[in-house]
Amino acid sequence: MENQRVAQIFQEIGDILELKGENRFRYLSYHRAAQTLLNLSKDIRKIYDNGELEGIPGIGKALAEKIAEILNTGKCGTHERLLAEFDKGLLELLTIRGLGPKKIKKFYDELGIDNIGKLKTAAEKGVLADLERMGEKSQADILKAIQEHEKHVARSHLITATFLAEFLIGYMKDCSKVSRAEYAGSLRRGRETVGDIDILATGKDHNQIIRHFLAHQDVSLVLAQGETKASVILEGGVQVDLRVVDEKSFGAALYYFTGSKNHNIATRKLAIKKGLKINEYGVFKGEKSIAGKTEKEIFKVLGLPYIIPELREDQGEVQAGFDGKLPKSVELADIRGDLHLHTNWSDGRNTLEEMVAAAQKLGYEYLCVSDHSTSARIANGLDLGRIKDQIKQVEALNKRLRGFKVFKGAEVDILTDGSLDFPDEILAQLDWITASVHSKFTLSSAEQTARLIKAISNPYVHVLGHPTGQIVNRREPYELDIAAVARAAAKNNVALEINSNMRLDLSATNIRIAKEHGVKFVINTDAHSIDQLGLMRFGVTTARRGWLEKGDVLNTLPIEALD
DNA sequence: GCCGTTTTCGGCCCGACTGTTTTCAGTCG
Repeated sequence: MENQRVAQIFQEIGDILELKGENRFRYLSYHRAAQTLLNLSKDIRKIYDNGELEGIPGIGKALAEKIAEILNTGKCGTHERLLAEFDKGLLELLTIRGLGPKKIKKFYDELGIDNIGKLKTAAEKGVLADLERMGEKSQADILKAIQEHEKHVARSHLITATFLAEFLIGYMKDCSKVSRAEYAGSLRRGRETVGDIDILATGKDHNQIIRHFLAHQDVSLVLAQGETKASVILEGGVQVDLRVVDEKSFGAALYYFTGSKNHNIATRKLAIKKGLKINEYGVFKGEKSIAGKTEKEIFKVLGLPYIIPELREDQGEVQAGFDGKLPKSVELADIRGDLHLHTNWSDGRNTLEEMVAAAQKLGYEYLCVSDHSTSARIANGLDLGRIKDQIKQVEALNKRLRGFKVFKGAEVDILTDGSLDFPDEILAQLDWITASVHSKFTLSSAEQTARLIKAISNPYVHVLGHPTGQIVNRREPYELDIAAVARAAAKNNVALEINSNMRLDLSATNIRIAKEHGVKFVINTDAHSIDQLGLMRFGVTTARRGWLEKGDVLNTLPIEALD
């Protein structure tokens, strides 16, 4: 997909226009278009080939022409001209916290500063403080922000950020003045990585609540503190923003700070049309607040059904709400079993019996034991003798279990040529086969796609495990044609996995692409211990972000339907 | 640069905090 490349060019054009001090709405339209392209679930080239570029919200005649130019020539004249005028180092300066276009332009015009290195030298020499509307404090802050930037704190993984946020919410509730606290932002929307954690609190004494927050032992730097908000950086580098509001505004603030920004803009525009105004304190008709205590109230006065946070990405959810076409999103409670997990037969930490007991505790009706096949030597993959032994153990166990079933399965490696790592004789004895790639990540897109399609067309395969190989924040997906893989999966009745573990693979975007091709899904944890069975919620969140309903997900079905 | 259930022109989401000022510009979310 070339969406990313076009998005990057638009982002840079917008950045430079902003530096040049161009009309705000002009550069915002480039930024907005870049964001839209990144979230788009369709290949931009296909949309172009169908002549439908201007059907994308935020893309008009001028941007459509530029997209066509980029797709045809690989370049964009406007972009090239702007880059000749403004060095790329200036764009890098925009990534420094506290620096925006105005200050960067000032430093450039008056001191010739066009990259981070020169800025650092200037700050150390003390020449920044002499500029108009600058001072010692501003200069010191810039130096601090550059040092932070040098440490380069990566975005946090959804799973680790969620656990941290839940810990912080617990801490906030320890304060007797706090009556309610929740996290908002991209974390609440379930994005696979988040840049910071937004926390919202309400209670009697706002000052006391903010003091309690700032007193947390992990706070390493206070970025801002005021009457209603505070921002800190924790040991480890994660930024946390707290906002304190009145009880009567809690829903409005939760809605506002959950975003996404573009979703909020969409509903605000809607409000204006209805003669209303939305801000973080409520929905207002003139001076009068007509909603704000809960999110549900806000949607109601806008004439919309409740839209879950996972869908608030300005991806057509507002229109779908109007048209009554929002998905009935799959929920954690719909999940009846986990079909991909490991035991100590291969690289899991717990015994099969312990995994079964833990699954029963979660209220599941079944699980599938899916240890690694022979080729996964590093993961202690089972050879033919051991898989036969395991099959016998599962059969014996099933005789003892009441109201619960263990499916005999395996996570079988897809070999380089697309064949499977177990012979048909073994595959025929198993109930449920997950086929996965664990090697040769660097094949060309054509080779990888052909490899996966060959595996999918094997009649014994039920699911393609973690289809793109991505591990969020650790490994990029391998090259492949996801649409072609999805078509093959739909044709062969093979489901695609949504892996709830650190991989989060498929991604929400790929889920939407695959669903359009008629694919079914399974949401699995790939658990290697009993604790990890609890990661299911993150796969469900990802599925919800991919607009999936219960009916799209096979492990919402009862045992009989899978048997 | 985009867009239209008041508009093909004239709007475009809204408020908090900081540092430098003495009323506000810049940045952030």
